[in-house]
Amino acid sequence: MKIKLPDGNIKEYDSAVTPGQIAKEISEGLYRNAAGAIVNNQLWDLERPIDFDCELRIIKLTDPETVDIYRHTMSHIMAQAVMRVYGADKVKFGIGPTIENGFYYDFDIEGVKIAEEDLPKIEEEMKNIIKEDHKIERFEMKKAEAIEFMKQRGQIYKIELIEDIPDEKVSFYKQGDFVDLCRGPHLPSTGRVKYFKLLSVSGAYWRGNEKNPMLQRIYGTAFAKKEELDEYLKMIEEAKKRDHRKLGPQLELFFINTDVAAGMPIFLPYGITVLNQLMTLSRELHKKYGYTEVGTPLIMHEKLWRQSGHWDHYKNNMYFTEKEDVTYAVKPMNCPGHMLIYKNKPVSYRELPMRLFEFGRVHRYERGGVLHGLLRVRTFTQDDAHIFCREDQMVDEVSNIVRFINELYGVFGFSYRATLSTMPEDHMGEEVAWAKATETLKNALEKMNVPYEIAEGEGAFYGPKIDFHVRDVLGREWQCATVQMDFQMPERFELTYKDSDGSERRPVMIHRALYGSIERFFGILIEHFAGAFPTWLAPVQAAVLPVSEKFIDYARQVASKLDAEGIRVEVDDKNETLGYRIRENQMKKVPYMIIVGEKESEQSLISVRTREGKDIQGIQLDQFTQKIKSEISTRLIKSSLE
RNA sequence: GCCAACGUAGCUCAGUCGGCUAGAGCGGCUGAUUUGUAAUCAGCAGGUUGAGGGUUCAAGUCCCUCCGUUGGCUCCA
Repeated sequence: MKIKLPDGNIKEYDSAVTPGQIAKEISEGLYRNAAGAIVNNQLWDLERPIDFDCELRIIKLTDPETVDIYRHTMSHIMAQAVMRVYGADKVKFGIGPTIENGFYYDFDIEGVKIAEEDLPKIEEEMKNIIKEDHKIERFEMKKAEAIEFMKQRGQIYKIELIEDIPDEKVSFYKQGDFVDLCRGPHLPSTGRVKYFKLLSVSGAYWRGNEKNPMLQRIYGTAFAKKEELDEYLKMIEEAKKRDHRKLGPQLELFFINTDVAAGMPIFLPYGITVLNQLMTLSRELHKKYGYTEVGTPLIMHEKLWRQSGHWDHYKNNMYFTEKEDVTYAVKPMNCPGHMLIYKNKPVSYRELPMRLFEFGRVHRYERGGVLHGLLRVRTFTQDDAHIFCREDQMVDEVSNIVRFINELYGVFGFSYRATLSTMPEDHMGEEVAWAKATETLKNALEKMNVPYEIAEGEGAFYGPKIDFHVRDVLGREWQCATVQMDFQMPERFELTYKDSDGSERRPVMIHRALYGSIERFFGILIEHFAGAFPTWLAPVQAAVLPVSEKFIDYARQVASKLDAEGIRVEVDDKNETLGYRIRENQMKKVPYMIIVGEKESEQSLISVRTREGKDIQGIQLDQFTQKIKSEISTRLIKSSLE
């Protein structure tokens, strides 16, 4: 058989050969560093024989492709350690896959509850296993044998997994006293990767189903290099420091009274200032992209929600209120309200596309355990719009939305990743219509040169959708914008328009939100900027600090001039030293501090200290005003005085 | 909702084996100081130890129930 190497060389063999042997033939050095191979685009064990023609590439521990291999091996090492610590007869193993940034393993341990304090001793045992450097060997078994094998060991979850595998044979990996059902591949031995850390413990249902028993999950991470691990741990620390739940109350943006309004943030003056800026930007752009703003009631008669289908499909997440024997629903979505607006008068094809936009405050009941600061709440404001159009306008409409998103996210310096979700098993409407709508979304994405991934079967029950995930400064992703085709609403509400030939036709409806939830987007921004908002968003844009009491009058004059120019300014004339007040405003992350004392007041000048610590002495107030005004109106992210 | 950990002053935290009147720093208030680029000094106030129940001569500490928070599971903006 022939094996083609990346440099184009072809090696011929009479009998099965392992990537390890091939590596050795090329050079000892390569063999020493080899961690696995890629065989016909598939990850492969270093010591697993190949007996077919293929293309082969040896990969080293530090190659990006190897990440999943060594993390997976690390999850086995952890499982082995847990087995040793708690006893082989007590531990039943669930699954132990790699995930983004790490791995986990689920265990069912008889009579033991693992706490975070137990992690160090598991880590110790893992270090032992690494030091012992066990060879990791792959072997196969027929399914029936494998089930018997696991039965003897009392591994009930593994038996269930084996039963679900369609192949006749299943593969196992053995390292010392530990054997696990596993697809692999793995490193050649346990001593090959050293840099890891166990991060947290949590509960997780077997196979993610809450009817199944709950297993104990341990999360961990591993890297090929120490620096990479350190960097990742530092990133976690940094994320903790930026946590909007900490910064929000600290910067007086919002707080949550969990006693009377869990999941319903209360916004303070500074927080509302930021939200208003976000809404102003949104309104500007909605106007530019041809939307009309509307407003619909917070509570409406139950019959509207029966007609829309929410009663059947969404009732568990809705709040209700009652008066004089009539039940009203607090809106969880804005679509039914917009339906009423569309139906308010007959629509001509000339009026399409009709783009209705609303800052719609919605309430959705979420279970207590999922609430999380501003990111997961029970009430929020959507920048919601519904576009009604003819079928032939759909590609243009979706393209228009993509342009809108590019401009909106560009303001914050966010890049994004798009996913196209297709028809789920449980869906409404005909498959032909689904295929057509999905095709439309694809065309629009391709027309706009937006790369995307397909999420098979992840669409809403009423239509396919595109989700946009923004990537923040720490590389974390947040799902924000969503564009959904809806086949159900126009049917349920019998929407029509009069076409050019006089016939009544049904419009297509697109549902979309760009920030998603304004409050949630705010939360993301707090973490993205670590509370140091760009000047246009900052609650206080400039603080004027008189050097001493004598210069308070001059400070007030300066402030009132800035205020007259529309700049959000505060005078800090607190009876404290200048150093103290600088520190305080620095911690409030005010972009500019204006310091005025004897020099400045005598010559009608100001001195400016930027948030970045830059100090500019004795400049004209007008000069500063012009700079900051243009920085604000162009919504610059970086200070223009840097 | 489920699993685990946690809940002490506005914030961050201490409080030993159950044992005197629950402490500190920051913040707040009052006064002194009049300050030139990241914390001036002094004094004062501030607590139903998340709520309720139990064990005990005695509970912040031990037990039970509830509420909430955090990390996950499920769902999603």
